[in-house]
Amino acid sequence: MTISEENYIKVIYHLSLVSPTGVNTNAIAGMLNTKASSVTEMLKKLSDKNLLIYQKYQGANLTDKGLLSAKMIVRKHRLWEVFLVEKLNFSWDEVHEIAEELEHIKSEKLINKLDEFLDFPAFDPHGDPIPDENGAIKKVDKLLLSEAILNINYQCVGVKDTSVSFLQYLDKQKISLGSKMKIISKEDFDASQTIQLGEKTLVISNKIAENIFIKIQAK
Amino acid sequence: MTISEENYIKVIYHLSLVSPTGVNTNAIAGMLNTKASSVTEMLKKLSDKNLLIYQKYQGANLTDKGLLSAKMIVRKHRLWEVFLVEKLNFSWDEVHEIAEELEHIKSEKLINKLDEFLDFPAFDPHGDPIPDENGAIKKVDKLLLSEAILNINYQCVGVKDTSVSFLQYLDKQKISLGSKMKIISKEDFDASQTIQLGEKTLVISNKIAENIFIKIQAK
DNA sequence: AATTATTTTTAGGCAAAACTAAATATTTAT
DNA sequence: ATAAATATTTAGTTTTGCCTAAAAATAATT
Repeated sequence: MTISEENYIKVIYHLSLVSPTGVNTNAIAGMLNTKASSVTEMLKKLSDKNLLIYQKYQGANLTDKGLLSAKMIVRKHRLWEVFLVEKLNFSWDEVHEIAEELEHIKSEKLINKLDEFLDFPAFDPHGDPIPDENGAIKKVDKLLLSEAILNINYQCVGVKDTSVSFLQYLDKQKISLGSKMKIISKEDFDASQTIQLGEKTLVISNKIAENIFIKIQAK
Repeated sequence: MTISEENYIKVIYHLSLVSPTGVNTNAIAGMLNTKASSVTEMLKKLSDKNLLIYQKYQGANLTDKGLLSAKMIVRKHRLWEVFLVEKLNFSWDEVHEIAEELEHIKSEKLINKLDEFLDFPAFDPHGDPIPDENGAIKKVDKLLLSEAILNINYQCVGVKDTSVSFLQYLDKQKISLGSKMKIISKEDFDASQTIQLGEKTLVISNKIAENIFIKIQAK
C-alpha cells in the first residue's frame, strides 16, 4: 500500500464510524483536501485491491480486509502518539502531525515492539482507543460533557476535537485526561455551564462541553 | 525535499566520502538501484535547488547546504537505529531497513527530543558516528583489523560491512562493539588470522578482518 | 412530476520519478 | 592518435496521484 492509499483507507474508516451506510466521495475529498474526481479514481483502485466495495454514485464501504488495514494504521498512529507524549515529552497538541507521518512506517515487528515498550496502552493521549494486534478495540462508554447531568461526579476520558487551539485551551484551564468535574449549573439560554474543577469553578460554553468526553467517576 | 531527493543526497554524501573529487552518475545509480538516466535528471533538479554542483559529464559535489542536509538525514538514520536497538531490543542486523524509512520523518523537534531521550549517543549500533544538531561528527581514529599488528590489544569500535549476513556472523562468534581482541598469528598465504577473543581463539579470513574496525585498547 | 441543485463521474492534462533506446562524451587500449 | 569500450546524456514513454472542465446521475424543491 502506498502512503496515499493508506490515507484514503484511514479517512474512509473514520468517516464510516459516523455514516455506516456508505462513505461519500465528497466527504473523502473534504477530509483529504483533494478533489472529488481524484477520489473517484482512487476508489476504483482500492476496490480492485479488495479493500473496499465501490459502486458508482453509491459511495464506499470497507471490506474486512480494508477494515483491518485501517485499524492497523490507526493503531500505529495512536501508539506513536503515546510514544511522543510519554517518552519524548511532547504535549498532546503537538503529536498529531508527526504521527501522521510515523503511521506509514511499514514494519509489523516495529509496531509490536513499540506496543510492548509502551506497556500495551489501551488509549492514546486524547483518550482514543488503540486497536490491538488483531484490530480489537476496547470500548468505553463515555458521553459528552454537554449531555451530562447536574451534580454528578464525572471524569474526563477524552476529547472530540483534537485541534491545537482546543487542546491548548484545555491545558490553560488545567483540564486533562482523568480530570474530575461536576456540573454545578447550566444556562437555559445558551447551554453554557458552570463546572466544578478540583478547587475552582469554571464557566464554559456549550461548544467546549460538546468536545469533552466524560464518564461517571469511579469511587 | 521529497523522500527521493533525500535518498539521492544521502547516497551522494556517502559516495563523496570515498571519492571526494566528484561522485559519478553510475555510482549513484548503482547505490539506488536505478538507471543512470534517472540520476542525470535528478542531478539537474538538485543542482537547481543549490544542494549540489553539477556539470555535464563531471559528476556531482555537494554544496554546504547539500552537505548539511545529508548529515541531518544520516543523523536521523543513526539515532533511530540507536532507538531500535537500545529501547526496542532489535538486533543490529535488523535496524537498517526500518531506519531507512524513519530517517525521512520531518520534524527537527522530534529528532532533537529523540537525541535527548537516548542520552546524546555519539555512535550508532554499528559504530558509525552520529552527527550532532549542527552536523559536527566525532572522529575516532580507527583502523581495520586487517591492518592491525600482532600481539597488540585492540577493541572493536565498528563494522564496515553492515549486511545482515556479516552482522549475524559476528553475533555467532560473539564479536560486538567493545569486544577485546589480539592477533596471535597471521598466514602469509591468504592473510587469514588467528585472533584471541576473550577466553577463546578464532580463525578468521582476511575478508572478515577487512570489515571490522578496531582501535588500540584503552587500559 | 418536472425542474433545479448537488453530487459524482468521465475525459483530457500535468508533474514527479522512474524507464528504454539512441545519441554523445569521455576514457582506455591498441 | 585513433579505435574500441565505457560512461553519460537526451528523447520519448510509463505510472501514480493529482488537477480542471464538462457530462451524467442523484437528490431536493416547487
